[in-house]
Amino acid sequence: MYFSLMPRPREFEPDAVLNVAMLRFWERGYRAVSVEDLVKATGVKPGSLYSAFPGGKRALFLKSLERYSRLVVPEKLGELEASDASLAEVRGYFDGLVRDLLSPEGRQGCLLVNTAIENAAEDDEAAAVVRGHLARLERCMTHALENAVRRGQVRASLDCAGSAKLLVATCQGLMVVGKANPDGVLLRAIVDNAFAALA
Amino acid sequence: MYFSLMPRPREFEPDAVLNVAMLRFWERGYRAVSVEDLVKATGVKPGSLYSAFPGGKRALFLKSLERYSRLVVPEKLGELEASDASLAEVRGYFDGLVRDLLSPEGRQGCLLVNTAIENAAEDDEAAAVVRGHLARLERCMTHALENAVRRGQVRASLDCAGSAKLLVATCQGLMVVGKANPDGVLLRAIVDNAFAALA
DNA sequence: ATTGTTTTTGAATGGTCGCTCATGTATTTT
DNA sequence: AAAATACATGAGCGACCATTCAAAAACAAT
Repeated sequence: MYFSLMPRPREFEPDAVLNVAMLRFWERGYRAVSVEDLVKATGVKPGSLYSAFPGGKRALFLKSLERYSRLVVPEKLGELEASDASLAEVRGYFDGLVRDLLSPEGRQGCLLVNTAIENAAEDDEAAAVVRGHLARLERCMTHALENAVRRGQVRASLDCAGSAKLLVATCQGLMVVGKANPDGVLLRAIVDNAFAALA
Repeated sequence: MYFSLMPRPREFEPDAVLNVAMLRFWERGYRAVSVEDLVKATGVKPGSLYSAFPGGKRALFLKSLERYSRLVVPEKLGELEASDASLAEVRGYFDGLVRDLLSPEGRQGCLLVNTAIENAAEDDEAAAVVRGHLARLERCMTHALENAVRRGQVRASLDCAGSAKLLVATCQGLMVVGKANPDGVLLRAIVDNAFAALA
């Protein structure tokens, strides 16, 4: 009996290519990034790209969204996803957001927010990833607020679930404002006022 | 002496063309709209389009932003820009926003929010229009909140300027959330919680 | 009717888009 | 060495992009 023969091995790392794609989509948006851009940025020729990522540009985009959710988002959330997170972690998340929006590298905002605006209306799969992200944010913020109530960090009468929904919307809004007007005084005022309502 | 001779008159209304362009950019975004789309939608041939709007597609886009600010925004703001506006008008604006996001025609969100995300980073002129819009929103919300304090509709200790900044961010966030997840229960919960903080 | 001026027309421009495919190459088995 | 397999290469596909332009047409004054 014959065993399958070993083919020529890949000369590039698909994950590295996907990472480049993610970064490009993140900073320029889906439509603004061409496959040729990716070919130039990775050195991987079109044929190899398409055989490594069946479905072409859009598949690469959807995989970029997933990669972003899996690698970038947890880093931004930090300890906010820990089961003992409370008010400090929520505040830390917002402060990190503001810091990012004011730094030269962070002005691209959030890939998932950008996707909500650019693609959600015309791409259900992309919209679903965004919805998943929003639900995840809401979930861990609700949990953190519940801990905060328990520890007396916020008023006991706080509607944790509702406040979490508002905080999620607030951080999306923060990113829209920050993208058009990266003004630290303004952004910090927004965050301060959002948290003043919780105490 | 000779007077200038009369040329052939225009057969289309530039404002009507601009209106079509605005609507397209609004619902699909700048990159997603091609000049050919506009030619088909208006019946105005490329040559005429380019001679009526020097600067081509981008000029048409910038003029669309201005038209949106001048015609659509005041309609959405309604009485919020009146000098005697107070809490009810702020609430009315948010309720209108939610109503729009839930209606089939309003799912496109706000052209200026979409522009903040899609174009602000790479187009300073577009970003400036967006910043102007945000400042306008903040100004009339601050004014309305001051009236609300005077009338005892909100607590006297309210930081009107700060709360207005937060409300502006909140309505941007509302549009991001609504675009990915047009869920009336969720959107209304966000608005309710935003206003609970003012009382 | 002729002339001067501006508009309309739509074919054509050169470029870029996402994507495919024939050909050559590297690797491991027989 | 030869065969089998998957990969790398990059020229090339048709479609579409924003934009231009030469020619024809419409108007008012002469």
